[in-house]
Amino acid sequence: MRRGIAHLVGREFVAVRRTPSPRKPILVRPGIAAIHRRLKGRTLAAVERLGKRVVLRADNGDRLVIEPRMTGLVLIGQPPTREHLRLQIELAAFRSGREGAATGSRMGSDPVDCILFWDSRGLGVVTLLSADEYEQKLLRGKIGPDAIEIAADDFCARVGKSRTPVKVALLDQARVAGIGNLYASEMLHVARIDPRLPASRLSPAQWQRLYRAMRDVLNAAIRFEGSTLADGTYRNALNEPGGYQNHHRVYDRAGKACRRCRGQSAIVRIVQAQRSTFWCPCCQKKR
DNA sequence: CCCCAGTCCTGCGGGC
DNA sequence: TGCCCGCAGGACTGGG
Repeated sequence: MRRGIAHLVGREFVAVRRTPSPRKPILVRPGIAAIHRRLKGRTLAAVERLGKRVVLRADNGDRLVIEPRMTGLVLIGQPPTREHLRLQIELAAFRSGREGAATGSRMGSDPVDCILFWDSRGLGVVTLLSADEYEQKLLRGKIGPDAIEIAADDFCARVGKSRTPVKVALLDQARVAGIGNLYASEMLHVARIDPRLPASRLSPAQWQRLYRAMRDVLNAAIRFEGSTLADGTYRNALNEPGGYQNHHRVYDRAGKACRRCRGQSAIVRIVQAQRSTFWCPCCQKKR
């Protein structure tokens, strides 16, 4: 999602508005009018990612934090349906000062590009934070270091402090940010670790394998533009499906043969912290 | 510190 | 075919 809108850096915010969805509006803080007022006229200085969030940074340090949760999409171009289009972020179509002066000032209606937020379930949240609030509320405490940035020893220290099952600890965004339910199962299978094992009981060799697997799985998933499951919801910014679902080893494969041990064991589904975990009892041993 | 159930929503696939 | 139920890439809250 982030990569798909990164080229819009340098554009000027023209408007931020809700779209006429017949559904209950998504949560927007501190309110759509305040967001519009504070962003209008500012320039998009960077498109960042923090864990699972897409962050639009304005030139004064304000950050519009988009949290897609289960079904939210950050799009340019056409949304899948009109019905679940929730937010429209309008950007001047030309960089101000340069070609904008020459071609952009057609009278009446200047052309505009949009970043759209579409969300079928409507669980997504969009928040505008000042530079200070971003620092305090997100970077300190609530959100841990990003899974792809974190150093091996920090990862081990933060996740390994927990006595909860390692699969559940990996989902805790305050320990390490960016691992979702699907990828937690996948990386534990790559690392050959039993998801039920308390995080505090992993051996040094297991930490080494898990750290490596975390990076490998997430980098591959990003390279393949994410996992589009059977319901087809996940899309990149151009509304194209991802390809990583074709590489899943365990997720949503309950009862099917494990691809690693060639079906000595079938993939099993269990529930941990009210979420599905998929794993291979043959390949993922306690030590 | 950890676990669990419930909550916010909509859409779907499976079973009957 | 149609209807009901369970489940879903997430995160938060309150109670034990």
